[in-house]
Amino acid sequence: MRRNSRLSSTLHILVHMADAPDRALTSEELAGFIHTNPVVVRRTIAGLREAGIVTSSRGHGGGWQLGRAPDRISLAEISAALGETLLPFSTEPESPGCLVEQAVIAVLDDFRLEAERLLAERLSHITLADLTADFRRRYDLIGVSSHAV
Amino acid sequence: MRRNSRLSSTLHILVHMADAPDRALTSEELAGFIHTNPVVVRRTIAGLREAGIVTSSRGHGGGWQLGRAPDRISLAEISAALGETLLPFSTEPESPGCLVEQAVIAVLDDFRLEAERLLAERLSHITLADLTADFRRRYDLIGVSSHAV
DNA sequence: CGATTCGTAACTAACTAAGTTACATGAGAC
DNA sequence: GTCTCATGTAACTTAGTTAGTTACGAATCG
Repeated sequence: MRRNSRLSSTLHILVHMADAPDRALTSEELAGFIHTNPVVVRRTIAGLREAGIVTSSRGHGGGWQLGRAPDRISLAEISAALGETLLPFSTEPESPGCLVEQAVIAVLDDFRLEAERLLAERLSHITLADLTADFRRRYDLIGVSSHAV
Repeated sequence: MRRNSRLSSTLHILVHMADAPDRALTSEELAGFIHTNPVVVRRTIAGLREAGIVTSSRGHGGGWQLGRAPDRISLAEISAALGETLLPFSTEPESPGCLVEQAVIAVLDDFRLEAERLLAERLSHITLADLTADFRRRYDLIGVSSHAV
């Protein structure tokens, strides 16, 4: 799994899970989809379990399944559950007491707050169901064109 | 200079430059403000020179100055000139041919495009002059409160 | 009980970005 | 003209982050 692709990789995994709602997928299988290691998968989506987006079970027939219907899982929730901000620029003070720095940080923090609100708003309108629908559309297109040829 | 603080550090530097419009500041001085190395400063703001945001001159009395008035320099330009995206999540394909991945990437790229447009729009309304005004307000406040005490 | 699968800690490897050194280039002081 | 100061830039080092890996305990089911 490439760096900075946790969101994209996680969505990939979740669409596969949405596409196989009747059975649990193992970390091993999920890892195969994104060409990585089962442990990396478990570590990456651990936060989604705590958020109720997915459930996991152990032992025979165990693995991962969606915690609720795909149309009730938004990208905003997924992104938040991954625990990484979309806007990773730092505004930590490095020169405590410097008024210039304080002014810069104040303005940037304001901007970040507003930006995160905006982004979350946009992401909350995209659901996992939208992604699976997009996938099925692509799948049908290929099928049709293959048939036509 | 801390990681991911290039935007904040650059703004810090630029406010100092705006505050001393009558002379050029050396990389050495600028580096002092953000506790780093002159070479790091030159490297970081090299892009700003190409964008006309700052000018640099060599030799005696040389150094860095703003390329135009602070109220005509927006944070959007600065951010763009730094050459780093505000939204660094990756959408590079890792499994070419996988339709699930293609659907995920398509949706994320759409989102990114819209998000970048929104963020740039917000940033284009904040100028370096706003930052220096904020700084001066803080400066005056300290002065007043010191006087009061 | 034995096979399977997750949970998690601990370690390794790869990658990124800041920091540093070194030196060439250009510009003004004298 | 040359001395000094300052940028421009390449090359290397160091530090920090994150993915990848190994190992093993815990839970579940046949």
